[in-house]
Parts: sequence; C-alpha cells; structure tokens
Amino acid sequence: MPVDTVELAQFLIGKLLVRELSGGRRIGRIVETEAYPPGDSSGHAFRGQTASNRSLFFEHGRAYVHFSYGTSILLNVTSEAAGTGASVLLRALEPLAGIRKMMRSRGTSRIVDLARGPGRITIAMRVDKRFDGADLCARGPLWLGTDSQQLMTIGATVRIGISREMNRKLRFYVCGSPFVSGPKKLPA
DNA sequence: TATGCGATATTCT
DNA sequence: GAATATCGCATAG
Repeated sequence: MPVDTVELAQFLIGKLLVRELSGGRRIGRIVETEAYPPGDSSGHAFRGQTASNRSLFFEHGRAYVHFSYGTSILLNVTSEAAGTGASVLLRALEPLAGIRKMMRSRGTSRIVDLARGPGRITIAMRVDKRFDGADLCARGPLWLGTDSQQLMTIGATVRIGISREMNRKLRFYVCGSPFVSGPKKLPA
C-alpha cells in the first residue's frame, strides 16, 4: 500500500472494501476517491491536530471516520507517515456482495444509488465512528481487499464540495462507471 | 434533468 | 455566528 497520498488515492481505485457482519459479508469495489495531501488547506489536518481529527495523524492504512454537515459520516484511509495528517476520502463503491443487506440499510432498491456518494458508503456498509482509527490493512470487521486486476481507465478531475484548492485534480474515478458520484458529464 | 433548500454536529472566527 | 470533504426531497423546466 503506497504511503504517498495521491498514489494511495489512485491505488485504491478498483480495490475492495470488505465489511464483516454477523449477518454476512458486504463487499464494494472502490470506484471513486479524493486525495487530501499534507498541507492542503481544504483538508481537516490543515489547522493542526485536535480531538476529533486525531486518527488522521496515524500511520497510513488506518480509518479516519468523520461526521460532516450534521448528517453524513465519511470514511477516509489515512496516508503518509505517522504525525503527518493526510488521507484519502472514499467517495463511491460498486456493490458486489451483500447487496440485499445494503438495500435494507439504505432504504432503496436502486443498486447504483447504494454507495454512490461518501455519506452513502458508510450507511450501506454500516460504518460509524467506532471504526475511527481502525487498521484497514489486516482482515477484521472492516478491511481493504484486492480484486483480480482488471482493465479500467482512471480519470482525474477537481474535487467536490470544497471551497479552497479548487483547481487541483485530486479526485480519481473509474471512467464510464455508473457507480461514480457527482455530475454525469465526465471525460471518458 | 437541473437547481434549491433544510437538517444538523463540530470547529473556527 | 459562519462554514463545512453531504443527502434527499421538492419544485420547475
């Protein structure tokens, strides 16, 4: 797993997010990420370490779970060396397993809408703040798995929902995937 | 299909 | 008091 934030954001495209629950396993392929590198003024670590972004400063490969907009829980994968404060935001998944359970958690039967958007991922996968700081590299209740490599083109655009550093192309996605969030018109 | 707005936790000014 | 790494519903075209 790459240590560099931008490399990690691209590396994670196509990887699997696996959630082990007593009722069964839920799996989604990561199709969209955003990098928040060190020193990025739109990142949560920019103003230093606080009680709520503590896990953002862990070594790479851990979970940083944050509550945003009063309504949404967001899941990030930490990057860089311990003490740096950088991460990759997971923005969208393609549901692969446990789809019926995701539908029940999300309250919709449209597969493309189950995990298309960062706040939806955590609802579909039943991730909450208890996972803040958890190690995602080793098998556990929540971990990152690899899929057989398949041919996919990775596109890069500007990030969504921020007001600073808006011109940096740090959002990565699988070209042509209907499971990617945001505006539909994307460069192929 | 596109745009607008309310809900609502946490932090910063 | 304002801003924020958002979503879902409403309304209009």
